[in-house]
Amino acid sequence: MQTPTELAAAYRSQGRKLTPQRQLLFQLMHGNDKHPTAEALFAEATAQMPGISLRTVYQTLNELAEMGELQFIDIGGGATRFDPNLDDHHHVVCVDCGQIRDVHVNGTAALKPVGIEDFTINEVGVVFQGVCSTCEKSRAKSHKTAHAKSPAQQAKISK
Amino acid sequence: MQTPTELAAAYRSQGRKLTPQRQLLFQLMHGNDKHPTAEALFAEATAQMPGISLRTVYQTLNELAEMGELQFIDIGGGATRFDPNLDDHHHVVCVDCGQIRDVHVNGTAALKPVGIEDFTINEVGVVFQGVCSTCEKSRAKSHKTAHAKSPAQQAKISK
DNA sequence: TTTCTTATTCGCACGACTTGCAAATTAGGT
DNA sequence: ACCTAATTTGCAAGTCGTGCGAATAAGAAA
Repeated sequence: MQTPTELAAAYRSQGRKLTPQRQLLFQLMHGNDKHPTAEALFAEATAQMPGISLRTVYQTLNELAEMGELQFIDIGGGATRFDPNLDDHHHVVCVDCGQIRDVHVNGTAALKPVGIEDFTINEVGVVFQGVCSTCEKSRAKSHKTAHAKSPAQQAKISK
Repeated sequence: MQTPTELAAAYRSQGRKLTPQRQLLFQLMHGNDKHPTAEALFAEATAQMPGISLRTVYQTLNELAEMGELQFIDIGGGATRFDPNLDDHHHVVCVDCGQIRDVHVNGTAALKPVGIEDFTINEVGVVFQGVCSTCEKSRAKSHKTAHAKSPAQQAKISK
């Protein structure tokens, strides 16, 4: 995703208006590598701009996606997450706490799908599932005690 | 996923009961490579067993997933899809009609994520996005006319 | 076969997430 | 300062999936 300033220019050049709500969201998303859900972003936005609507957050996120400024990530489990990172990258998911990490992957060019000559492939996405070190430790300490997880980050993979 | 007969045995050995609803769903899912949604499966089931509940379909699908007999596929865009194929495989999605095809991929072992030493990776999933030959043709004929798409198969990727 | 216990089914209400809509508001050009 | 189209909002509504309780049926036991 471009910088808030660049986006401002892009918006105007497309006849879109530059509202304070949009500017705030540009700031919150720029360089954000947390892969937030719309609700999470709404919470952050509300802290700085009480009264902003969740509807507006969804709308702006959709606009940015249409403009190719960010991607939607759906790894199954509730809400869609948003990723402003436009570099060639993939994702690693902790099946325990649900966190998603951006990761560069070597070897993707060598992937060879077999038997789909009738498809014109445009993109390839790779998702690694595993357990992060923090959750690994929690597991070691107690195999029975549920460790704290924020609802928003709760893993819902393979329910 | 195992055969309906094998599943029957597995169910009994686990103290689960073998109901006609479950048996029907075993049949409908066995060898099914359509990656149906729960609703789609419910429709098929209803044709052969009027009165079967959507709730039961969801429940049975969840059971089978818990037993490791099938996987959930979430490629973003509405409903979760179910995959009884337990072989090592990945998926190809037509961004136009939404169909999902199973595909074997060579080279996955050589994938090297960089910078996630703090993760213990357990699984890798690869998703190719492209356009199938059928949709490619539709596009060639008319760039403006929307071609027919069943709601259930409608692509909802990157809304 | 009849009985009994417990798993299942079913339907409805509810929860999470997202979008449609219409009225009120505002950005940005004239 | 004015105008007009774009935006923001709040609420209703839609989709997908689950919790719950009552009614039902599977499978073991007698």
